[in-house]
Amino acid sequence: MSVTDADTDNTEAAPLGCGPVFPEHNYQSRSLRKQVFEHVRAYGNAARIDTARALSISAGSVTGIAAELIADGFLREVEDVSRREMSRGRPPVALEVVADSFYVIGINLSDKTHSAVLTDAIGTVIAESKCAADKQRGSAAKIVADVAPLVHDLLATSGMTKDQIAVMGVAISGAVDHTTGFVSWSPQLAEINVDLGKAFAEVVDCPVFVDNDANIITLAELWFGEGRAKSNFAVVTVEHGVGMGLVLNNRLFRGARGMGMELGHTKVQLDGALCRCGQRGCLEAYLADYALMREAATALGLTVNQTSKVSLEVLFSEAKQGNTAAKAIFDRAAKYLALGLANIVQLFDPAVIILSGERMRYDYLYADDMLAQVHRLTLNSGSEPCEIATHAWGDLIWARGASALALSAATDTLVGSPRQ
Amino acid sequence: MSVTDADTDNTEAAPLGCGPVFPEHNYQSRSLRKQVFEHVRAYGNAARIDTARALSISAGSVTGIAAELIADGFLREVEDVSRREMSRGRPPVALEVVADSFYVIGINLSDKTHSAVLTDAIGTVIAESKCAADKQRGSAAKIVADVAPLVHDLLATSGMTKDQIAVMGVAISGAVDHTTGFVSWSPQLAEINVDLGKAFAEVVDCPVFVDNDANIITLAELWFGEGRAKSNFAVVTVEHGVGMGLVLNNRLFRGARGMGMELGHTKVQLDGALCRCGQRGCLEAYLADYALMREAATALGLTVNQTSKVSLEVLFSEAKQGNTAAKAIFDRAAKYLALGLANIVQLFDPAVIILSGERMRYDYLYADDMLAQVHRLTLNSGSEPCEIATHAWGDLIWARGASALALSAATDTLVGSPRQ
DNA sequence: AAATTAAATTTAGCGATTGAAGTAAATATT
DNA sequence: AATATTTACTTCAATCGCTAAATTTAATTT
Repeated sequence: MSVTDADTDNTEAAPLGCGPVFPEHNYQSRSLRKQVFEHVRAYGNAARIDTARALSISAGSVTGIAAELIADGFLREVEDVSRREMSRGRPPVALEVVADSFYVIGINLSDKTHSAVLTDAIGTVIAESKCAADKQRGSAAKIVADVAPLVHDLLATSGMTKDQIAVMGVAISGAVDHTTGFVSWSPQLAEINVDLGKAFAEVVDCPVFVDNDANIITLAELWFGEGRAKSNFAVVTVEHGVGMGLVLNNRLFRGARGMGMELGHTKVQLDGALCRCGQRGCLEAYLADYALMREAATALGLTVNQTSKVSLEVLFSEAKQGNTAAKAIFDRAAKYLALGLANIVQLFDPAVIILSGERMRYDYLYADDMLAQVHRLTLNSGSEPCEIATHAWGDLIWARGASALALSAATDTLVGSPRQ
Repeated sequence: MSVTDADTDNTEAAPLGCGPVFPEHNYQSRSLRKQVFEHVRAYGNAARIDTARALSISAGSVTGIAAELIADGFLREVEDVSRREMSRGRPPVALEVVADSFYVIGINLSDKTHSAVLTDAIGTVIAESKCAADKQRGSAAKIVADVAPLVHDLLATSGMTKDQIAVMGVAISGAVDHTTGFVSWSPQLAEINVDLGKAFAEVVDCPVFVDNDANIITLAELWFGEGRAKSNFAVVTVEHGVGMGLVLNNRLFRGARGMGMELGHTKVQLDGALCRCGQRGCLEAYLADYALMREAATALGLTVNQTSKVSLEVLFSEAKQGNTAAKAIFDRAAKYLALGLANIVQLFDPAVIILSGERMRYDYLYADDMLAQVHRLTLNSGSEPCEIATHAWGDLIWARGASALALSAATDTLVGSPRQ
């Protein structure tokens, strides 16, 4: 359940810093400038010579690029780096990212709470802010109006001005075209085909990027979490629905045609349980809140009118206290979750599947028994079995993921090319 | 069921020529030399200026690179190209790949027939040869000895010598490490952990590349088939097992850790039908030959001793003639195939799923009804539904796929760097 | 203090590519 | 028929990104 370092992926544990850790040879043609910056950021700090070796480029290149990045204010030399081991020769001088070289804002829109964070260039949260969200679908304009105070709050708390924000990232569930910021459909939005990026761009004076919640939480794992040192992994979230994100070759894979990764609507049973989507046998129909709730109502005589959260808590504690019916609900859910995870392993063979999100505390779903089921349902193809990790983040995880989206965009534009 | 041109992929129909068609901007850092060569190959022929525009490089670069490639004998100018439309100005001079600039051999190993093809640099089959295979698992040495005559046959028929063969590709089912040619396990091999590439390298005097059958048939579609003009697609084969190959961004995706893509052992039913792998509920256990056969034996009173092929034919014709029990077998198989395909759509959202292989003629499995089921089981997320194409190749498809593997390797080594 | 070691910097040069100017080969206009 | 126009191809100087090797700097060891 913890990170073992034995996979064919990057074998080392995640280094300090944040952002994806690339293996030495990355055939992507990121400019060296960006590669150097990202290497230093990923490792927290790194000497020029180490950077050169890691990226297989000449020391001279690193000197030049580092000088540029220092001149531009993105990197600086670290004074008191604890030397690896006192050896002879000129000691290496470590470089680090200048945390306040730029800032970004990450925003999460949900049906309960909108949250926002302001982070610096190395992903440290400087300020956070939340507000209650409308239960019903609202117009994009309404949501933007609701969220605007959060942004001002962030700026006020951190003592910053709009123009110090380089990029803003927004997370929303539904069908989002991350390249354009267009939301063709979302459970939060009353309209369809909304240019949400544009709508938010009027709150701040910077580029806005939008992506859906599954991708965002995967970015969060890639930038700040378990997945940082892995080249290939999957992230599965069980909340209102069942979401999945995939990282292939250190990059978020967004599906062949933008949509995709709809693990929740993967069929696990012919003519199975009825799903919100109107079909039968979706994984979601056995796992999601509403799936547990509708059985809870039957089993425990609760009304479905109580809010989802309260009832689920009741159901969970009942199960914990030995209520057979309640436990049976979680047991079946766990069985199908195991099946779904086994299918992911079978198809992608990721180094690790991360069960992430807020709701990782219903431990019946994530117990050792469930993990054992996954491995039982998986072909052991020689190599080590896929690791499964659970990650119970706080509710700020989505906003932080949105900030990661913003950080990578900011890195591209600001650091990507010299002299901006 | 046919190729519609309306997807977010490359919108044009597949151009002449062979090999993957890259969209204009391919951020991969293939050398320009290789890009130019591959563009000309993909389009059958292309003028310098068109190549320059397609690859977003300067005309001067193309002139220089083309001159090099012509000098090295890989390209030549085409005399009588039918001009697009008589316009003013100097007419473009098209380039084409010199078909006989190099040759490759592709070999398929199966449990019934080993087959081999010799193709030229543009994938045209020059010679083919087959032989019966051992029914039982044999040693690698035995298989190599069985196949060696095929190679000599190819050379004899085409009037060629060993040293004209640039690369050889080999397809075998099982767990193959395509980077090393190591087969850790295969249903055809008595041994485990065989260096099959090395074993075959002694038959020919050239590099040998090995990959598993699912990847090979996907390469065949990418190089010669339906998939050429698509950036993202999946290939599903139903034979002894259920295989899947995936092309993402014009490249074969081989799974995160080498293995993966095991669609056949994806679970479609908790505690379902027993699979060869010892588990229950695998897709394969409802679809593969043996799954149909074991029910056929029950339903039609046949013995399982008859060869798989004969019995399946019988079962199929019985179903065609209205035998309810026989039809029920195909119907259930089709239902689960639809479920499996719907899950692929849900996870990857490819532009097209190609049902490929030899056995695409059991049309109960691939009838419109099955396709309709796939779409019923899929969330219609705004965009056009995923197209599903069936492709009934001859039995040479695997060998041709192996030749595609060889062709891409040959392109890398021969064309990739100037002056070999 | 001298020798040794290792990191960082400087610099000459290479290779790939571009942009602009020039050449070639066709059609259109007079 | 001569000239203009258009388009494709070629040439070439300039440039950019990077490397390899020499040099400088800063530490430890003897």
